[in-house]
Amino acid sequence: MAGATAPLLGLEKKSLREQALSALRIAITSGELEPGRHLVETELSDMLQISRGTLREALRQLEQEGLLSAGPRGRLSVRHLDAKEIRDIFAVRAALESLAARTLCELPDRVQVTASLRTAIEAMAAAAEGSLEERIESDLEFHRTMCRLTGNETLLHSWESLEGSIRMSIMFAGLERAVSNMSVDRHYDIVTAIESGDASLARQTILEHMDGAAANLVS
Amino acid sequence: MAGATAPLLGLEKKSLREQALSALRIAITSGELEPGRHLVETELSDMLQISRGTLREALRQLEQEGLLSAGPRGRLSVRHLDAKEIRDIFAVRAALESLAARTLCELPDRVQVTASLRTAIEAMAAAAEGSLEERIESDLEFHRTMCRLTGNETLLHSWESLEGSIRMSIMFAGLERAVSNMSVDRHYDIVTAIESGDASLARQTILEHMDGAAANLVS
DNA sequence: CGACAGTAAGTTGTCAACCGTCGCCCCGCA
DNA sequence: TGCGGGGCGACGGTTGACAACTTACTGTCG
Repeated sequence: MAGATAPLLGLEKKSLREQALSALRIAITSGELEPGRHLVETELSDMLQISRGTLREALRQLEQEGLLSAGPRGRLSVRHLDAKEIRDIFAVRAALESLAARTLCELPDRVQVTASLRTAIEAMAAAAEGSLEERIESDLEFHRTMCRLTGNETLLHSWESLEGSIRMSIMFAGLERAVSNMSVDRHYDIVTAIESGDASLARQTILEHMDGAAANLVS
Repeated sequence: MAGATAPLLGLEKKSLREQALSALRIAITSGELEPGRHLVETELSDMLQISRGTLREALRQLEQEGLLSAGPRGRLSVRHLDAKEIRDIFAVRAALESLAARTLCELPDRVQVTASLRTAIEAMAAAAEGSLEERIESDLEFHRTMCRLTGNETLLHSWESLEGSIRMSIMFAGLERAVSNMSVDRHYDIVTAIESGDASLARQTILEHMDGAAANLVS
């Protein structure tokens, strides 16, 4: 009893709810749980070896993140995205990230900021030879970092709420198509724009980046 | 609140969890639960007459909406906003709503859209003589409608996730200060900008509106 | 008188079992 | 063929319990 019960998925640090959250997020954004699939609470709680109550808390959160959609009578299923929704998600993402870029432009210590961002890009470059998953991961990390560096917690939080949907978009479109959005050069453009301190240039760069990305995914 | 058994004609549409959610949202944004106040699960579940499990689901959601902040070991308390956070919230809000305005500008059937918005403004004008709460309500309804009319569900959802924080900002700053942001004229400006179809004008109008609003709240 | 160990109370995380209800499917009966 | 039930799956919600951990209190001893 005191010893660990059956090995969950190798996660052993946070609350069970958060572990379940991660596990489900991964299962969904990796396609292990196909879009449209109906989720049965007892089935999942059994699978994850957690109680229904704990699971339900996690499910509620996933629902709010937009990974799950609620049908009649509370039946949850994995959300299915169509092309329009992907464009919509990327439009919101663009709005958030352009705010991030503009904010960073106005920061007094832009030097440190751009340094951090360059580090993130280097991580992307390093991952360029790695698996598709790694490339996607490092790309998202760059954009998340951009939001984090603004120091605007609300912005970061909003972006993270969208992250699940972004990942679903990527999965929906297919990983191959997604990686074509991860040119190192185009990300350097963003950083140089921020470095220049020209807010409207930075904004424009992001908008184009996202526009291209969305178009690429739903082409 | 005492939703005891009133089966006949029962239009009890929402689940207990959602009812609790509303009740708590109201309690917080009305100041009944002061910022910083530590919430005890058993106390609340007792107060709301729901079980701890159901309550916890609601709390998780409020936490994600930014109304509650988690302390060490999961202890929740009512979030406390400072001036910077309010500015940050309004910066994100501005980004979202300026996307909404730009989107509406590009819609083919702008006429219907602006008609709906004018109706919303009229509701504000009608509420101008009413209580402070009514004025705030109708103001938020206008902005929410703007997001809804874009047809971008993700945008609407992101805005609604922010709504709680917006309400807390208003409460924090004091209702009197908040109502000064609700000039009917300034809202007409937004609609006319959208009507003109000039996306960058619409964007600019929103940004100024929000900038002024935030400045007003934290002056 | 003050420090310290030990205990008691408070709170969250998690679980298991249970009930009532709703909707769906299938089956039997007319 | 069609309709009424019965059964079953699944969800919303509840109860009661227990472990782990904090915090506060208290009594004892130096």
